[in-house]
Amino acid sequence: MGFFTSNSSYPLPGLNYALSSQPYPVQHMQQDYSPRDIERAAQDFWNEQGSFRAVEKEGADKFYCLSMFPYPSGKLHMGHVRNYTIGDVVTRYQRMRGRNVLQPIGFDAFGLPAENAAIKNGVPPAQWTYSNIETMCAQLKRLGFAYDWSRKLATCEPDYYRWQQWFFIQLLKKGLVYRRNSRVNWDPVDQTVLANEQVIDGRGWRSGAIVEQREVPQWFMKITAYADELLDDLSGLDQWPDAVKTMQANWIGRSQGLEIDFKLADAADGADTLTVFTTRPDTFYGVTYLAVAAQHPLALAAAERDATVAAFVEEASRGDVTEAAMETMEKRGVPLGVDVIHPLTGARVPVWAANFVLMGYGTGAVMAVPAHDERDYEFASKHGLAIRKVIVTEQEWALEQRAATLGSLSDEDDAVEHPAQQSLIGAIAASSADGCTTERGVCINSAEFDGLAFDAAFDAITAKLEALGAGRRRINYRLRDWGVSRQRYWGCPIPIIYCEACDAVPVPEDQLPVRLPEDLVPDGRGNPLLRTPEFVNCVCPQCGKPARRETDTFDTFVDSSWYFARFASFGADAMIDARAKYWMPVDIYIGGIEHAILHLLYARFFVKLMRDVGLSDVAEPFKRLLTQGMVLAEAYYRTTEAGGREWIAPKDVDVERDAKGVVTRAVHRESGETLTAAGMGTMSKSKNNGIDPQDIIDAHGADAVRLYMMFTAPPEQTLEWSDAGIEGAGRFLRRLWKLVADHVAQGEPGAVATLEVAKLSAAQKDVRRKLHDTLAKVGDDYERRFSFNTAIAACMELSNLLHRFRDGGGAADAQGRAVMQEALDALVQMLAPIVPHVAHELWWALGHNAAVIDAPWPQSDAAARIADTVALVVQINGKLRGKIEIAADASDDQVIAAALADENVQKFIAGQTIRKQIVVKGKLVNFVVAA
RNA sequence: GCCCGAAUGGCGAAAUCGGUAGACGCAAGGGACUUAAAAUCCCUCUCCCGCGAGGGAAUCUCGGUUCGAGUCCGAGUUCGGGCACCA
Repeated sequence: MGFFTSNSSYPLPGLNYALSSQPYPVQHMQQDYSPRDIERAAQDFWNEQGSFRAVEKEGADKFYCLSMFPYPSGKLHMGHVRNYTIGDVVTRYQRMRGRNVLQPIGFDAFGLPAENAAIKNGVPPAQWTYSNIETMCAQLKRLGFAYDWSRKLATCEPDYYRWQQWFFIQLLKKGLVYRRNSRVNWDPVDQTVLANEQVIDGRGWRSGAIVEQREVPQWFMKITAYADELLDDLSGLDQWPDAVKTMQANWIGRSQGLEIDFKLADAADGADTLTVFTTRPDTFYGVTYLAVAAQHPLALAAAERDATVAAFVEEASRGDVTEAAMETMEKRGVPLGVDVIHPLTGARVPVWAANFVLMGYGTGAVMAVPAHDERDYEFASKHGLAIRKVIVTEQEWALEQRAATLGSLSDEDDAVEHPAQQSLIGAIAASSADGCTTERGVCINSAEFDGLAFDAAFDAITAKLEALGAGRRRINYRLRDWGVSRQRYWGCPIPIIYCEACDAVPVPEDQLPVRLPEDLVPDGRGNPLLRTPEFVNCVCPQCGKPARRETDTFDTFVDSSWYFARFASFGADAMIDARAKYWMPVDIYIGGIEHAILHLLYARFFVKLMRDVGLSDVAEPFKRLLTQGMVLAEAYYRTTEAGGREWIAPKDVDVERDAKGVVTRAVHRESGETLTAAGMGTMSKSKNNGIDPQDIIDAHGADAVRLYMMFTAPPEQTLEWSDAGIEGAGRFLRRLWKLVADHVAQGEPGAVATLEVAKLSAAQKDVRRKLHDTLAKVGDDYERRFSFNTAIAACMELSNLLHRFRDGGGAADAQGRAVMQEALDALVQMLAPIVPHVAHELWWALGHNAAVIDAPWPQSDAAARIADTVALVVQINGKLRGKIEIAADASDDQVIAAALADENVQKFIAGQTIRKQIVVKGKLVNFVVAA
């Protein structure tokens, strides 16, 4: 089995090795493809050679390829396999192109699932996590990924998180972190803080109790101080998908607006003004009420004396806190019994508390203009509040002006209505019927501002309010500061000590890391650190008196915001060292689109913080971003007698088809029962439709899995798992193996005649043209397009051609054999990044004496690609009517003449006049004809 | 609700800058080989009309721009991702 080799560093178990002076000579090529043996052998080879150990080499063209590191949830899932295969293909391609590559791997090891597992099984999160990491590493190795394993890290290791603690203290010193109260989901039964994910329909996931909101002191990072830079620098990320940049820009949500002070009509409750933020000062005369968040001080004050308000505030403190829940919730509110004075009209305007106003955005208060805001309109209609129209379209304005003029003219003129005018009247009627228009337009009913368009009205009204001291321009962001405190055990301890005398004191740097005890077992009732006096009790570093240690830990997004820099400086006795300067920024970062906003924004923020703390001069972490799609699988269920659904794993389901191949029935293999197909969905426990990568690797080999993953869909799209598809991948690899084996069997591998282009037959030239076309295409697909599925398809086309070439006898003579050798060499190299094990083995078989990963990437030969003739399409009025074959260097006139000579073309031109002829070089000719 | 995507044969997809729609693969049907099966190899394979040559229709829906639209523009439908404590 496999190849007999002389080198003891390349052992195959249970074999006798033939001795030879060649490093890895091929004595004999196995006729059949046997993935298990060759994959193991190739992996051993890379290991022994240290092929993927990254070493900083000044002057070398570096390439840092990174996939988002996994959460160690237990075993690898298909999403991981896909993500890491993409990264590995890019890495291996770049390595073959001669770049000095770094591809590290690690684990995002802190987080909630470890605590959930602990609650369920009573195992400490640390033990569970480390054991999962071990399992997953073995699986990653089995897939043959070209990682520098010497840089493996896990964020739960003190050597990692101590620098995170150190960094937090630097930020504290620079005033970039602060502490304030903020709301959390509180489960009153379990006496614990819940993650949003653990709140289901407003109730705790385990207790079922209605969730309350509590204010607790938490640490925040001032990401808003970097809002402008985070927004502006997006434009420099020219190798990021536009969708991600747009999402981040919208998330930051920079808006120019006006802060306006409304004086309370009856100064009470201490405060005498209410400040709102608006981006639409042009609608200022349309304000008919003000709305504040339920937690706004004015609402809380009103609640003191008004039971209805108190009930509303109380009710708003229950249930979900997510923005999605707030926005979809029924719009409700209560009047506060407080009026304010409109600064320009002097009118009294009522103030309401409303559940759709967010305390965290702007000032927690808004001016409502129901005629020009959907939400305000809905709320006003429901509560009988006034609606005042102050904006019209430019056409409406023009028409009203005209009507005003017409009023002074004679009746005769009035009667002659222009059709365009009538349509405008119709448009006005339509827009008035709506009752709410949010588009910008021209002011009406706005005193001296009537007739001003948006920009002019914005400036004029702003100027007037500024002059009155009742308003000021302000830039507002949707982005909020980043709350990093989590009331959880399994995370990086926040390095703070609370002292009664000195308040919050950072842990001195020489006492870092603050180690997290690894033997605690959470039980779902709060953070076990709170019940661990050895952890909590300490002395104040400032005054030496007894003090309490912070028991909150960091949001795990903090852990993942700088790991890429640590990989580059692995083991440094500092957060990062000079090696980070060599490797950073990451040249390509690959991961799920679900991280488009949060993780990627936080990582960008952290890199800017690290720069400003003086650690580096890199401003952006990821030069290029590839967002991969998810892996889906069909889910099947049977309906139980009780009417519930029992989900059946896809591997236990047989599919029946009709003569056309259309699926007619899904059958449970065990019981023969007909199942319901629930369609494609993400692989999940609840639908029992997960496919275990391990089973597939065991059955088909790592190369087949890798090939299938890369071939089935382009990286950004979702990938639908198919058992038949993986078999097709295996089939291609066996065909490829056989093609090389047949060639090798024809004679001494590698010993072929020198190619003499002038002596080649037409068929041999065709093979070379196809080969060099393929090389050009595949190179572009790997390098620029990341279009691996089409690169593979091109390799398959070439392989199919080589089969026909062989079967047609084209490879029989000495030159044919040389052409075949050239083509097979290149084909194996082109496929090597995707199916590295089989390529490794075939490369030796083809007679080479260095590993394929160390061979220079094959270049496309432009001369071989030149064709004598080209096929053109002839269209008449854009419809395909004929095809012609013509000399590649034919002139436009010659092309037209040849096209007109076509019989079918003649038929369609007969009796018509040619109005226009369009010739597209190398593509088509189009005649525009008419009778 | 808001923000961002996606939609092409029975299925996964391709068409890279507006120029032959369906490359490549899967499934299916027919055939070869075989005692048989598996494996392998060959042929067919968007739909409709036609013996054929060929013609018509077709890229989620409706409309527009263009000699020419899967690709650009407008309106809509459905599905997916995110919405700040899942990672």
